[in-house]
Amino acid sequence: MSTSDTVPGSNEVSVPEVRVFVRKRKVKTTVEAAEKEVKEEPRKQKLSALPDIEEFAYKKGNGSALIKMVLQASQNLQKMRFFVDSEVASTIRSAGEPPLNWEKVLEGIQKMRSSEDAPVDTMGMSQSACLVAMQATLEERRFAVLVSALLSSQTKDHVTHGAIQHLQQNNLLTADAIDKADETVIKDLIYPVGFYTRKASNMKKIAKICLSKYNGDIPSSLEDLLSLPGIGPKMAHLVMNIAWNNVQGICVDTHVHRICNRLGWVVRPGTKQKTSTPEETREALQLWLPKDEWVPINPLLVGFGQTICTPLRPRCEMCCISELCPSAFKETSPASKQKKSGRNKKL
DNA sequence: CTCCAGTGCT
DNA sequence: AGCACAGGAG
Repeated sequence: MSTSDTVPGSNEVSVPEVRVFVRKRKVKTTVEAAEKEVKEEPRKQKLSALPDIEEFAYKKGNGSALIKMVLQASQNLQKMRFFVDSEVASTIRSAGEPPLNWEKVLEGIQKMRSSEDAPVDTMGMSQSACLVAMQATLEERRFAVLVSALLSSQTKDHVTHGAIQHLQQNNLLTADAIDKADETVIKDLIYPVGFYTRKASNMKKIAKICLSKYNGDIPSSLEDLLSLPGIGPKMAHLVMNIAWNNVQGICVDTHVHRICNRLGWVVRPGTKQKTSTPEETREALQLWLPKDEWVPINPLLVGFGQTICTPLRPRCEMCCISELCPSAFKETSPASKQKKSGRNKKL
């Protein structure tokens, strides 16, 4: 099962190290308590053997929650660092308490993102979509931001940009104009953004709502934005951020969702399990992440998720925070999941 | 072929 | 929880 012969994080650490596993029952309620315990009996802990550790590491879910501690340090125990897998992380820290080393993790990702030329393909709305509408009134600009958000889901940035340009060239970037325009015309102008038919229809509905309820402007509250057709949590927070400069919450897309879970940064409330939806992730993340990071966390993790921490086969070997990541080297094997045996081909 | 990514509808 | 939407990428 554990296919690789790599112990997570081992190849990144150059100094001599000792890996230690402590059973759940021995772990105190806090990291500090566990740390103290290890300090008091360092010799005993050193007896653990590497193969056993790897065995344990891959055996989650059978009740033996483990805390994996790597004593990385040369002379004294002062430089001891902890590596906690996500299951245990939720056991030993209550919801809302910042995860261990999150600042180091963030710094590491920032470093990778600056050196790596990630084609920050934000799949969200980049500045380009906003710039088009820059020479308009504030209200028009806000409306353009809303439309950009609507169009940008499931769509590459340059495609969204093109669609916005087409709309602008036809003076179709105001609620009034869109309300009067033919839906088919809008559809053709925004093609080929993802789901263009549905989006054209939603644009018409949104324009009508903006006219009738908001005087042609866009809603200024999260709740009202969410009530618009085609605007879900992700885009609603994005629009609040950009159009109103009002940070009501973190804009969580699947990259943020996936990476936060891999890092053990979020857990389902009341459980020790991963969050299962972006909304759960947003709520869990907002419990502890300082508000200064609420906006930058999205582009940071999106770029990271596109280049290194990819959905399939994450590039843990080139990730400089793999030693801090409880999921490092655990999803590298593509042949680890076989579920499709029932149907081969239907004729 | 499978996987992907927000929203909405069952 | 699963699917539709409309395609792109591997």
